[in-house]
Amino acid sequence: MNKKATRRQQILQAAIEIFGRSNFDDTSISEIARRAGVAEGTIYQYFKNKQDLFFSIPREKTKTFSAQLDLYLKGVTDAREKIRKFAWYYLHFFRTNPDYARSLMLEMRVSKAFARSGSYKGVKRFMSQALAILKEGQEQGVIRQDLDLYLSRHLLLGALEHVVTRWLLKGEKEDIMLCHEQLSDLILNGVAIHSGNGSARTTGKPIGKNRENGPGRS
Amino acid sequence: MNKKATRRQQILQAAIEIFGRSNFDDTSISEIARRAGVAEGTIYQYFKNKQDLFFSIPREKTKTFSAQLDLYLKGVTDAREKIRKFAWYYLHFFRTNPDYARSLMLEMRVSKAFARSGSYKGVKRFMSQALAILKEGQEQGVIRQDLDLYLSRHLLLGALEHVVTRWLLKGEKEDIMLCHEQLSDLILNGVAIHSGNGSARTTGKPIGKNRENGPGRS
Amino acid sequence: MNKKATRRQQILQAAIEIFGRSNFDDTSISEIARRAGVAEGTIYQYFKNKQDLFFSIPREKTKTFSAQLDLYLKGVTDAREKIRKFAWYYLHFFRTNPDYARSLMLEMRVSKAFARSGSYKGVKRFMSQALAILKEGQEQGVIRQDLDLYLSRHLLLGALEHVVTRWLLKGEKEDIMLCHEQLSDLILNGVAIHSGNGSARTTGKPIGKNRENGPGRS
Amino acid sequence: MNKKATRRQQILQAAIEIFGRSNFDDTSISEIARRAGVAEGTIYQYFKNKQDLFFSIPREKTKTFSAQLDLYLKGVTDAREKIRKFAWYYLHFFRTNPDYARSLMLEMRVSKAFARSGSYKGVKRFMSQALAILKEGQEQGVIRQDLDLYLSRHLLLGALEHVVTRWLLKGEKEDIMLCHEQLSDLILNGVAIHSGNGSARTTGKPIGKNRENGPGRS
DNA sequence: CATGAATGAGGTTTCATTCAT
DNA sequence: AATGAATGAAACCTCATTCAT
Repeated sequence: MNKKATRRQQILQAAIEIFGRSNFDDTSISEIARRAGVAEGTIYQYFKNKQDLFFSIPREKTKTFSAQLDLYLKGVTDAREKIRKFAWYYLHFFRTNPDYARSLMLEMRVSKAFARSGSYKGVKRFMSQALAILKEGQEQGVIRQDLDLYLSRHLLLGALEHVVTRWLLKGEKEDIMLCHEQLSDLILNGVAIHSGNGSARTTGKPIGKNRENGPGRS
Repeated sequence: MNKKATRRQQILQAAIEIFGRSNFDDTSISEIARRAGVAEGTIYQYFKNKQDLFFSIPREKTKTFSAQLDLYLKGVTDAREKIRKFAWYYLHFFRTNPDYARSLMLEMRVSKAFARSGSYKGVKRFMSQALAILKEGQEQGVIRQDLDLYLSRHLLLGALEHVVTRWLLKGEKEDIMLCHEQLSDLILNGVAIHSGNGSARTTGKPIGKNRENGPGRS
Repeated sequence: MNKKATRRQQILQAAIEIFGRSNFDDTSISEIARRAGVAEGTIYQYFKNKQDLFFSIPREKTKTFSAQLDLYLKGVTDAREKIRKFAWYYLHFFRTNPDYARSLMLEMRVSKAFARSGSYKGVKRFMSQALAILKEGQEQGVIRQDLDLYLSRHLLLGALEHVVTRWLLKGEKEDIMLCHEQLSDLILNGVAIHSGNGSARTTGKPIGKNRENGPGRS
Repeated sequence: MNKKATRRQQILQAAIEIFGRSNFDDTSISEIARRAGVAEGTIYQYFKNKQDLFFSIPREKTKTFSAQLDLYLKGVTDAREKIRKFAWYYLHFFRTNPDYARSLMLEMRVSKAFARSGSYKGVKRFMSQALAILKEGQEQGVIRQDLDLYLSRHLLLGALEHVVTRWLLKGEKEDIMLCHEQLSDLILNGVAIHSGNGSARTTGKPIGKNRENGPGRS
């Protein structure tokens, strides 16, 4: 009944921690069982096999992620602001869940098996959310309409993934949140200088002399 | 002596192909030996162990990559053009080397062991090249100086990696080169609309009517 | 009380079906429990363990078999006719109980553990019946007295077992009853040609006259 | 080269002994390896898996069996004598190879998997030999022509298998060869008394005269 | 240099059985 | 009586690596 769900969570939590310490192949079921405080066999009453256990992690986590993301975006109207919030929450989430981050970013995200598995559904859900924001921005007229939405999403997610991935590979030493504003800025405005705009910045601080030229934006 | 180099290449080439078909753990030395037409033991006369063989792949490949990249950039002066060329060559290279691409993008790029290994040197070399271009752009005044160079590089490489990774995961069906121009454009100009700029586009075609409207768009 | 017997039968019936589908080791208690519509633990309230359950099958079945056999033999006087009836019923029984037949003929019959178990009692009972018929035949003077009774039984049972075993191994496709008359004939008269008898009987023609001809056998 | 064949035999011999002590499932590879004096992994260089090793046993043994059988039958002309020799050799062979006998008679002979495997070929070869003898007997006019050859073979093999099987199940205590003559006799002449023949031969007395007495049987 | 036979550690998974509810 | 969650032992098989030839 309720106990069963609890036991499942107990195993899943152990799996997140242990899988997060090394990779799928180097992680043993016995280690996870020990961590969860159950017998090895017990794991197989809740999960079909090792891979099922592994892929069950994002099944749970992406649900939480997407739900929280929706909450954070609620009330924000300007799509550019939504993108900033999106980026912020993305970084924040992985900083808060480093074990999960390692599994997701360094293994599942690049796994064909994962992409083909049912657990990928949650990731697709999240990717739709990203796309929706960009689309909304186009409708609002604040996001470029001359470019493919999917490509724009590549930029957004690619930049975020890259930042998180490098952070993980380097041992999670720095505070990844520090780059949040500049990164949002970059995504929104690109790397090149363009005359006369202040793009979608919201912090109010001048980005540079360029903006002084420009007319002032909302 | 020359024969030795040949034999080594023979094994390396087999390794690229076999490692490229599945991942490190699911690839066996015997398979590679069979492919290379040598005995298993022979591999251990040219490479310390399986991981050494695996990591030796980028050691060779990144050298070629960087050298070629230099050639392609030679003669181009505008840093924005260099970035376009960089993006073009990046996509072009991985399309031309799909076996290697799979190993590099889906495994090594996210491997701590690789990041700590000596073979990572080649990747660093390449990353310096990216940074150098951005720096040059700043000096030329065509790349934003208000933002961290490293962060800009995250944007550039993240977008490219993301595109290539998705392409690989989806089975390399589409022609990845098609997105080259729009992607460069996005990297240079971001996703948001900004008034009155001439950005870094070089194709001459208008990106969209938005720009024609001029400044006042909110 | 009556319910208890019912529940037991319910499990036993499930066991016959499931054990009959594959062998002892490849059959799981959970499968049987599922088939019987009870929990796994329930099985252990009616049977000591898996082997006890398995061996309980012949305990029930041989009882029925022997009782039915007695009925079929009742009224038949000529031992040779009894042997024919015996063969007929033997084949008939296994054709009617293929699940049980597979377990008994392909597993229990060749199992030392079964031979040592208490459940073997039923089989012995049946073997006595076979011996009794042969003995009766000797007393009647219709069965050879120069040969060991046990060896004669080997011939009788061996031929029958062999026919049934081959039939089971080949997927129970043919109608095993078709060979009944010829097989009885063979058992009674052997494979070699011998002068002046009516060995090749196939129907209800009297067999008695042969004996009248020549009692004098070595 | 030759060493490889030797090593294979070494493992096979150990397998015969260990498999012969208990059944397939209760026998472990490690036990066989220990007995053979090799590492567990070595076994898998010569045999695909446990079942392959198991089924390889009859692959070798049936070859020897059939070859030897041919030798023993050479020179014997009367088909009935051949049957006697067949029975004698059958019993002799299994008495000489009790370990193998246990595996073959108590496991493989009743295994569907074995019947479907390639190793069954040897058994079929042997069964053809039996059939050939019976056919030859029919052509000689010494074996009944009114009955199905295959059924006659059932009688022959069934009786022999049954004798051997019971002997194995009872611990191989008696001398199985003792029953050889009577058994052959039974197979040739059946259990029933028939007039005017000398069915119950037990020694070297000519069997030919019987036929003289009564020529044509149906 | 090349070979490939031999090694043996190590992990996933199954499943009969128990026992608290 | 009935349940079914929990157990944990046990074994097959793979494969990187070595080393004698």
